[in-house]
Amino acid sequence: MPNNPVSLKSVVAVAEARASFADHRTGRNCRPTNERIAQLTGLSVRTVQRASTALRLLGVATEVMRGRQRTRAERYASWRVGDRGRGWASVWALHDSRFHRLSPHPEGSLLENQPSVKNSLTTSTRPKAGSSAAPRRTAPSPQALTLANRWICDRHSPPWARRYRTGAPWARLLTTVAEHGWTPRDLNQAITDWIGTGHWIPDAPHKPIGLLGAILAAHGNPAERPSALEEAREAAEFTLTRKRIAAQFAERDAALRARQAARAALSGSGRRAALDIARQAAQRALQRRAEADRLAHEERRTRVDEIRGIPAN
DNA sequence: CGTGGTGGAAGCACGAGAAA
DNA sequence: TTTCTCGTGCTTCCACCACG
Repeated sequence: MPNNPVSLKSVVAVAEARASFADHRTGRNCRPTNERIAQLTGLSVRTVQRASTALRLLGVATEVMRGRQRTRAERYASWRVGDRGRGWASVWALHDSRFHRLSPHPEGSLLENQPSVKNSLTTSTRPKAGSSAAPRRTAPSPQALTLANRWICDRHSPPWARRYRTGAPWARLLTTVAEHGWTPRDLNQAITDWIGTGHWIPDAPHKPIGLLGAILAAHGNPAERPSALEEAREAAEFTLTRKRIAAQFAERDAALRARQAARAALSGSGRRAALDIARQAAQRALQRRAEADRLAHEERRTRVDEIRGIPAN
């Protein structure tokens, strides 16, 4: 800030004062007036303005909304809720310093992987074992490496899990939990539990591996996987669902078999015999009814002839 | 080098006084 | 009586200067 210097002490004082007004978890909704901050810090309003500018330029604070005079409608609305202020102070959001790394060029960088200008690419002498050379580190276990690589690729993992391009830096830390069969879900559940117990995790932790180590240490026994209960509940629910579906299939098969049996019975010998008997009975009933009708007709005719005096044949 | 003060500017609303 | 102009209040930012 040329021609507008401000001391680190003042910047820190203003940052602390602003932080006391912001939401602790998100850093948002920081809206004190410059005069209020000046009262808290004992600095002048002008110095508070300079320090706020420094915070903005450092990338740790963003002025979300400039302070301004309220419009008449806004003032009426404010009066209804008991706020008689005439203006609105600026709204700030406090956050971490973000380092935005550019994505690699799809064709590859021209500045990387340059051929060495040295004539000889290997050293002529090799330090003997036991000398002052650094000891060789043991390679991380394949389990831990697999867990680390899966974790940094998991879409539920926090952004800082992708701080490093591979999971190798994380592997040594995850050796113990990998031996106990932890999954990326377990790691993320441990992080969620950590936040849920009142801890705060910055967007870009200074030492993410150390932070994860602290989270794992706080979790305690690595044999107790954080998501084991949840997975057991899901497995039980899955089993119940499969049983229910199997019962539905069995019920459907039974209904199918019953329908096929009923259809088969329609063309059976018993049904044919019964139908023949019924048909013969119906014919006999028909013949009896026709005979009865004929007799009744004969009787009526005889009676009519008697009344008319016609002698019977 | 760091702090504090001064003056100017922007944008909006309100109130008082002058003008139509 | 209505409309217009001007000063004031309130918040912010910025440049410049004096002082320890």
